[in-house]
Amino acid sequence: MFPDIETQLKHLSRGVIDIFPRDEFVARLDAARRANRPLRVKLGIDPTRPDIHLGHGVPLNKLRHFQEMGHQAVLIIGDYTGMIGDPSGQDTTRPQITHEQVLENARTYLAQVGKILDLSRTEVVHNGDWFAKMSFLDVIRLAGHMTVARMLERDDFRKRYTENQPISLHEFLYPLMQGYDSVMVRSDVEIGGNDQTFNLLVGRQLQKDAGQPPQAALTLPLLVGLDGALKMSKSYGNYIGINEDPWTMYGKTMSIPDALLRTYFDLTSDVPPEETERLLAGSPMEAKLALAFALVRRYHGEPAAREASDRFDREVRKKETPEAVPEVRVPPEALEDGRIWIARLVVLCGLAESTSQARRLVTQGAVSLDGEAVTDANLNVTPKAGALLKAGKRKFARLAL
RNA sequence: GGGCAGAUGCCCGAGUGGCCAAAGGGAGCAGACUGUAAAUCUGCCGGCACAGCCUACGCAGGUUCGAAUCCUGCUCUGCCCA
Repeated sequence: MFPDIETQLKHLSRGVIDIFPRDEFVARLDAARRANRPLRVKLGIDPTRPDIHLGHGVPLNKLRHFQEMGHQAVLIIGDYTGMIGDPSGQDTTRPQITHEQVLENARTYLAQVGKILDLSRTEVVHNGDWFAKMSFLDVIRLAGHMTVARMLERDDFRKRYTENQPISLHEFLYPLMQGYDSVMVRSDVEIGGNDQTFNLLVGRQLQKDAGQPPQAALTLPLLVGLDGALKMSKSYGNYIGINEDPWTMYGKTMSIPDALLRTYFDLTSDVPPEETERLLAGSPMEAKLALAFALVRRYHGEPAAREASDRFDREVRKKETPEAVPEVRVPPEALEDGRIWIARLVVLCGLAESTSQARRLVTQGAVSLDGEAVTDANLNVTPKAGALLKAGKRKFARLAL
């Protein structure tokens, strides 16, 4: 039923930073295969935001790998943990959000998650199912499994502590909650980002304390965003959203730095390892095109991917004018003697936000009207119906009267 | 409750009476080049029919010929003491 251990290991450790402890993990795989009993592989997600991006998709992708190897995926919706906010890697306390918000986000999450995981074979549970039932005494007992000194060993907490940044007491509870989840679902393996290592190890301890065999912990790198430097995050604006339209997704993928190609193939795509190696050995551009195609195919389907790819070929590589140029009507009252100031026209067509900005575009040689470059920022032009206004390489408008 | 520190443009961050639409970095935009919307280089990067004017340095006043810079009050944030 299960592939041999070699095959499993190769597949499951792709892109992985660390496995704690590796030999236990291998032993688990082996035991599972012998007993013909799938491993329970846990991944917790906190729906603190309505949308997920490729970075969130990294552990989901890994969970998918486990599914492909025949194991049982256990997805924990952190409706309780989400209210605290994981302090991992944070330098400030996160704002707490309401339970309703979390549940609402969770709905949209699942729809997106379904594009990566096979939800029909995934066990989905909410950790509120057990946390909501705990009494204060239960909480105190849980807290008794951890010492302050151990908490402060963590880099993020220690840093905040020594720098006199506040640490709320409830933040200390987070790792315990995540660990307790492992006990409740009797997890064999937990997947998490590199920044979650501490939390994953707490899970091992709590399981031992509860008399369960401790889970193996598998950590993945944080996905670097489009800028090639910071981790992918909505607040840095360097993300590729799973819900984004095919064209945007394709374009954003084409704008990742070459150096990130391997990482993206390994962590975000469903391109098999052999194919990845073949692509990476060739031209970076071809590889990137293949990556963009694979990502759009996964989230929007093959036809959408083909369409985006064709369009990219025409509009970006061959610099052809897109066929779907928005048409903008120039109202008569905007005209004076049939003419209009070029900067005003550019703004009117939505190609710039202010006349100052439009003026800059003109001086920088970015604007052309019907193929003719406009470089005089004070010029008044006579708009003709059907004329093509262009500002930069990617902004077009077709005039109408 | 008391004391101290801080609040600057999209973000980070310099600036302590005129030379400040405000250094530097990041993001963004444009141009060149190219193998792509990669990398690199260069320029731009508050608004306005723009060699000028207007608005802006937490908020409200004040001092001054002149304030991001000085004074007063307020708001918010952090730290320390209680």
